[in-house]
Amino acid sequence: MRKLNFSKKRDAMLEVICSTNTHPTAEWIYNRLKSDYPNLSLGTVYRNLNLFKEQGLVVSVANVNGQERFDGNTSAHAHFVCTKCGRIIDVDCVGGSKSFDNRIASMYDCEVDRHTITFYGTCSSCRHAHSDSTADVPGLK
Amino acid sequence: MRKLNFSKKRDAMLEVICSTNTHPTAEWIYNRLKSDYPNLSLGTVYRNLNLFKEQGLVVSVANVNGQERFDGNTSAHAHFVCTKCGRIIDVDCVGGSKSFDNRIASMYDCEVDRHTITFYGTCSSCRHAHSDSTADVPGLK
DNA sequence: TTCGTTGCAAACATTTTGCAGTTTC
DNA sequence: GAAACTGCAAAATGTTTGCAACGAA
Repeated sequence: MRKLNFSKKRDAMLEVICSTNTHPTAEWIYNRLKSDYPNLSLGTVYRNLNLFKEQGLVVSVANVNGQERFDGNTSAHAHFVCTKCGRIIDVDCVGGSKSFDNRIASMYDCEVDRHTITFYGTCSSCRHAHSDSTADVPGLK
Repeated sequence: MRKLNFSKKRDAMLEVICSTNTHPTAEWIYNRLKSDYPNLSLGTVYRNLNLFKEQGLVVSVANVNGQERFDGNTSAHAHFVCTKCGRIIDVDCVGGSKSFDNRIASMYDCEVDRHTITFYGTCSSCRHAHSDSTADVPGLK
């Protein structure tokens, strides 16, 4: 793994990613930081996201409508993806057991680094149509 | 759901998708059919794939290296994704229980249509480096 | 004859990359 | 001062779409 310098913007990115549970897109992170770092560029966001993934600081949890969604919470947990509004919600009560991985590894003669459990459906807000508060959902226009 | 005519090419697409377990990309399907249907176009492949998804005949199982991967086997089963070569392997011994979905639905007041369980790691072939038979893996150059 | 389907090419959206200037150490 | 980091714009990639021609009912 290559040598890394400190970087203010990279630092801020990680801070933003880790302090939200919206499972943001690259663009959401970019917009979030634009006010503090007016000359930030999307390329930098993508480059640092790939670094975070390599380092295991951030994990890619889903691809919703063609956009990758990230999570700074790397502890094992499942997710629910609303196929209407694109919300991703943490599901803490299920999965994440490492013994799962080990079982698959020996059955298929492979190495298992991690697994994801993802539920798809319609979220509470979208079911009760009146609440249209998709303001904070990344990946929405 | 709108009315559908019969289409030779669409028919052939479904046949191809359902008779492989490689979890192909759109392009792989396209290349597979090009010899039989020389004037087939990628646009048609994408259009029909989206139709299949709407109808539930085909399911999207993962996004590997930016390419969507499809499965004609819609029975509930898990997958293993090799992060080295992109292979996707069926994992039949785990998950798929509908009671999982119901539990999440009531806990989060949402509707759950389906869930996916996906393991990530290094497959048997990639571990034993000598076997470089990635010929049939969709999504490889 | 009507309307669904397709080929083609252009359009789109997301992500990656090359390069020159800047920052970190 | 060397090497990492970034902005910018261009490029690459995967997918969608408009339109005119084609095929099915």
